[in-house]
Amino acid sequence: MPKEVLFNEAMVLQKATGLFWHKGYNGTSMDDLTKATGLSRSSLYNSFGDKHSLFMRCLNYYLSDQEKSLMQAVGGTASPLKKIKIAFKYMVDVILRDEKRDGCLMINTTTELCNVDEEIGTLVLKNTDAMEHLFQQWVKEAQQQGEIGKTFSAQAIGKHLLNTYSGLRISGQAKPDKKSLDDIVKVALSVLV
Amino acid sequence: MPKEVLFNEAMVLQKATGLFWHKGYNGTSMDDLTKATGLSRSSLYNSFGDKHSLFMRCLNYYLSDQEKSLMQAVGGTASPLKKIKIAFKYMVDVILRDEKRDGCLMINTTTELCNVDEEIGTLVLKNTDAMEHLFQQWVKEAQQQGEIGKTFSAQAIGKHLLNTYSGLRISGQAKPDKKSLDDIVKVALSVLV
DNA sequence: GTACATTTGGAACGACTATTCCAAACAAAA
DNA sequence: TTTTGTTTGGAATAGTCGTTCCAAATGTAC
Repeated sequence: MPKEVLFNEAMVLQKATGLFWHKGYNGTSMDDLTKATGLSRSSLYNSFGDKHSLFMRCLNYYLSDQEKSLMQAVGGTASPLKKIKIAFKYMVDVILRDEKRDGCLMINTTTELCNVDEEIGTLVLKNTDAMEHLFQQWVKEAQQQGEIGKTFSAQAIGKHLLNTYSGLRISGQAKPDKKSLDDIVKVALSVLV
Repeated sequence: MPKEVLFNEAMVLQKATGLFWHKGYNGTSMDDLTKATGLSRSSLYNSFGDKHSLFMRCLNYYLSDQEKSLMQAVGGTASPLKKIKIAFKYMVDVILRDEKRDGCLMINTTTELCNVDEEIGTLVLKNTDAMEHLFQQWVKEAQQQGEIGKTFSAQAIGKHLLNTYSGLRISGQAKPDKKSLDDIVKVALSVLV
């Protein structure tokens, strides 16, 4: 029987993700990754393939982690409108807690690699659609329950909400100021009437 | 007297900017830059300093160019509200014309370097403030002329508009779809009543 | 304890990185 | 035409890049 793997895979992914998040894909070297994870080159290659494969694993790790957190944040309420409001409050909180100003790994990856890496491009698209769908679902339910009007379609409002979220990550990275972000959310969500 | 410089500086900056724009700062090598500009290593270093200095020059070149284009787009009207609407129509056009999906160099730079490069960080902040101020000025004038209401402050609406623009660049990079972008603009600008 | 299958550390690889250096090319002034 | 000061191309530098390789270490089954 083979020797067992000594490291905790989730731990390694967490460390690697943190590094890619902070320095970007091109800004992170395999040497950085060995130092951060504590694994040797061979272990890293043996367990996760090359740099690109490891990065893909990290992206998926990040996404499932983010989704889990968001769902937990909005889990307390049944009202779809409240879910939306809580989600944005939560996002602003997350942004303001991001002291290193690393932003959102998904958005960072979009701007860095979307146009030069097809595999990344499709992952980005898939995630965008998923996020859009999530918002649209909430809006649809809120409209059905009469919490918000039907002046605009759930599709359009959902896209606007995702767009506002993406904007918040950029705005927060450029200038992490609570009042600014709160203002943005206040105005952007004022369409939900 | 010295030998004269043979190349056109603006042309070199344009080529270099295009490369940084497409591949990012860390993704672009000095070798790439010599090939794209046609200059030799020594000429590049002699005329623009090191890679970082050249990049800063490119960023400023890009910004002044973008500002010029935007101002030209909105130059046709005197109404501040129309200026805002035209600006967003123009932005959507620009995004849809961006076939390579390179996005906005300023936003790409924000996500790539803002958190690891102080000099970039201050430039990003400066530009953010300038853009914010531009939108706020238009909103303020529109409010004074009664084109839009005073439910929200010009500051808040201006921030929201800039945030929407940043979001559009991300949304457009992830999924460059005219209907989606139009929907976003329609909903986001519906707060201007 | 021995055989086996896998992981591990570390050396080694060639390619590429940003940058420097120098001699040759060159245009204008003397 | 000679001098002068700068630009130019290309070689050279030292370092880092992602990746591969191999011998040693190690845990399990017999």
